[in-house]
Order: sequence, then C-alpha cells, then structure tokens
Amino acid sequence: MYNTNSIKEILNYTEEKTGLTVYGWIRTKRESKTFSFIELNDGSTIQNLQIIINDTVPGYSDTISTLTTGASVEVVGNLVASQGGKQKFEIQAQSVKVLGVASPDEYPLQKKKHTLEYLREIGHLRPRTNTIAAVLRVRNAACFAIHTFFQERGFNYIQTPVITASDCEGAGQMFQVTTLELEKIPFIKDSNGKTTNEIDYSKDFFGKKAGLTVSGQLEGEIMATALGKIYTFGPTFRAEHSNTTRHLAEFWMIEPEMAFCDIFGNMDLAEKFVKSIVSYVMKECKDDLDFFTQYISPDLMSNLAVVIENKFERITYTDAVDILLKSGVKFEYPVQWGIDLQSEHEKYITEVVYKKPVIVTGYPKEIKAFYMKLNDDGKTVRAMDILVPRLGEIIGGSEREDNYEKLCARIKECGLNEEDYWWYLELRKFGSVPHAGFGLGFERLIQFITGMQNIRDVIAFPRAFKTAEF
RNA sequence: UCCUCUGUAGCUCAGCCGGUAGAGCGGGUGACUGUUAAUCACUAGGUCGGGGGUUCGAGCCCCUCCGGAGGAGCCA
Repeated sequence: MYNTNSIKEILNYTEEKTGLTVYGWIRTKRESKTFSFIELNDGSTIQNLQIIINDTVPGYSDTISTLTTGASVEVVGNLVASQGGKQKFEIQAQSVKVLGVASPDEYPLQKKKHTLEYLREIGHLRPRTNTIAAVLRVRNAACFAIHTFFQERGFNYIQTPVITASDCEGAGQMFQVTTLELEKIPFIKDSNGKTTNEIDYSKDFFGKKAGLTVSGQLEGEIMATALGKIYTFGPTFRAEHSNTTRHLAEFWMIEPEMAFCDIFGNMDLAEKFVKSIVSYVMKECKDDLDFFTQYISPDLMSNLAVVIENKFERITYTDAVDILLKSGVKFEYPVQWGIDLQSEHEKYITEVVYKKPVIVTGYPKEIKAFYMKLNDDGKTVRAMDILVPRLGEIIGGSEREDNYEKLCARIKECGLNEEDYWWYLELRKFGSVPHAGFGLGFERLIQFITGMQNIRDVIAFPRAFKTAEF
C-alpha cells in the first residue's frame, strides 16, 4: 500500500479521471435516504475531498454506519465534476473500505468547532484538526524557506551542542543534565575530611556541571570565525517558570552569525530574512493562511502584507524613550532612559506609533548581554531588537565585542568569571574580526505568520512549565 | 513566581436572593433523490473539579487542594 494520490494532488486535477484510490480520515458525513456524502481529509491540504456514496455501492448498508468522523478509509472511485457549488470535483465512490473505525461515543473530536484549550488536552489527536494541521504545514514551509534563504546566501548550516558545560551563556535558566543519583549526591569534603554541602561535579558524567543549551550563539561565533557565515537551527531550552502565550521551555531557534559584518549588515540581513520567510509562506501556504484569516485573525493578510511591503522602521533606544516620554501616555512602568522597554512600551511603538516592525538599536549596556559591542559613547551597545505588532520582540541580536581588552572588562563588569570564557576570549586574541548575528524564535515567527495567539498551539508537542504530556 | 478570571452533559456555556439542574452544538433513532455549519422530528446523556466547613437545606457562601485561561516579570 502506498498513497499515490494525495488529496492535494487530486484537487489540482483539471479534468475528470477514472479508477482513483484515495485514503484519508473522515471529517464529516451527510446522510440522505439513498446516498451519503463524506468529506475526506488526508493532511496534504486543508481542503477536504467530497466523496459521494450511492446506496448501490457494495455493502452500503453495513458500511455506512461505520463511516463516522475520525474513521480512516480507502475509497476507490472516479473523479467527476461536482453538481454542488462548493467544489469543482468530487469522487463518485465504487467501493469504500473502512481501515480504522472511530466510535462516535468515544472519539474526542466531534464535527463541530473545538476550543484550542480543549485541543491541548488531546495533543495526540489535535493534528487532525484544520487549525493545528495548518500550523504544522506552515511550520514545514517556513523551515524550508529558512534553509533556502541562508543556503542561497552562502551560509553554512552548523549544529551546536544540545548539552553544554558552559554555564555561562547567560541567556536564561538552564535545565541541568546529570547522571548523579539524586538520592546519593556526592558532596565535596573540606580539608578536615568533613562533608560540605557543595556538590562534587567531578563525579558527574561530564566531570563538570552540565545543562541543556539556552543558545548556540557562543559556539556559533566559533564557527563564524572559521567558516564566515553560518546559521544554526535547533532546539533551545529555558527552565524559567514562564507562563505566557509567548514562552516555551523547549523551542526552536535560528541563529545566524557572520564574520566581517557590523550591526548595519546584521539589520539588513534580519529584515530581508523576515520578509523572505513571510513571502514564501504566503505563496506556498495560501489555503492555510486563508483559513487563519477566516477563523483565527481577520486582519492577518493585511498585517503580513505590511511586513513585506514596508521598510522596517529603524530607531535607537534613545529615540524610543523620547517617543514614549512625549506620547503623554501613562504607562504602568514609567519610562526613563536606562530602563528596559516593557511589553506595553514595545506594543505602543509597534502598534500605535509605526504600525509595522521596528528595529531598535543602541541599548544601554547595563540592560544587555556582556558580549555586545560597546559604542564609542561608552554607554550604549550595538544591540538590535526587532519588534513586531502584537508579539513584541521576535529577533534579538547584536554586533559582538571583538576587542579582547574591552570584552574582558565587560565580563568583569557583569560580575562574570573570565576563566569560564577562556575559549570565547581567545576568538578575540587570534585573528579577531568584526562579527554580528541574531537569534530568532521560530515559534514566535510562526505565531506571527499564522496569527495564532498562544505559542503552545504553534508547536506539535509544547514543553512548558508543568506541561509535557504529549 | 506574582495578579486576575475560571472549573456545571461528550464540547461550549446559562443557572436570579441558598430550595438537589437547562440550552446550543455533538451523539443515537427516524424522515428526506445533490448535501456541504445540510434540514426537520423524536431521544438519551449529570458524584455541578477533589476534600472539608456553615446551614433544616449548597452548583451558589467560607476554607483548602488540584486543573485551565489571560496578564506581568524573564526572554526568543
């Protein structure tokens, strides 16, 4: 058995065709006295294929009661012009075989709308819904577009480690990876041979404390300073107890890193990148995006059009603070130069002031990571965040500090330990180059493209605080 | 982790001043010669999230635990 006629292909046929075998899951059935219609979906497209089954089909009376929502079937028949108005073609069935029944008493998906919250409770079946299947097709298309974008520009796809022993990436709370038995943790003994409460990680699998990566950036810099242009695309883990519509404990991140590139080249690439992915998905997943526009987010298409048709606004952090101060709006978190921009501030700038994506650069060094290149003013760093309406920050990046002494100074200033960064520092000691890169949260991009509100609905198997059932 | 809301039929919800429950959808049965959110008629579904308390009496009030959602922080 091999399904040679996906419903997507069949619906693209321009003329009638005999002797087709189609497979799929029944979405709905409409029964009349001497015939029934079933809507068949096989996941290849959001569209269903209508099958008409006359009661002259062998075994009709026995089969028809098992043709219920969720059942899987094999249908043999002819593709004929449909008499109904909502589809060009339909299958006139010659035989229908149920491959797997789905008892209507027990099958959790009914032929009615379900809430996304309910679908999260049945994670094993929710990909069989229009919404989640559409999300997954968009994800697939976006993945392809991402690789294409970088490959066409000479970037090397590299793989950074999932397990990392550098506890110093500083981007968030890490999940610890250990083979130590929690009941028998080895503690370090002091000079008198007395047990302290300091854990002896030399006994652990890697001989040191290890965790799941929170970012591949530092390793990405190693590769960029050898291969020139690289990108990573892999899973990332954050152990924060975040409980929001924009955070996951396990998510996918794309991190390009470019040698011989400054903050401006970085911004140009990031803007082209976002536009390119959005355009590709708009072209390849039109049906799915139409669905999202109709049922999830009415102004989705116009929002996406704004992204690809307009130049992203570029402002400095200082500009942003001025705009917020002059707005006269009373924010919950008062604005003042030096503070980190809060969600409400980002939303005001993208949704009220510019109504399109905005790139903010030149943040105060105090609120950004140690590795970002210091500007000549000594106060701000060459960071860039891309903010989009509704979601806020979708990309965070920077030109990296490539001067050995300045980087050492920043590490100290941030209260970090120089020895922990010995290999990172050596990249600045040997053939240092200006370089820059950014990180883009893949699920946030998918949220933006689909209009889905909750990040848990744009990934097949969401991992979040207290959530790992499926 | 904090704040707010929420938990009643398979799903989505209503349930007044405290007097032991309703609707829509879905399901089942029947009708219907082209349906497509099919339509029409009939019908079966309930330990009101768990535990404790107040009361003659609790879906409703109080305490507590658990689950879900939204917002905040952290960030991508």
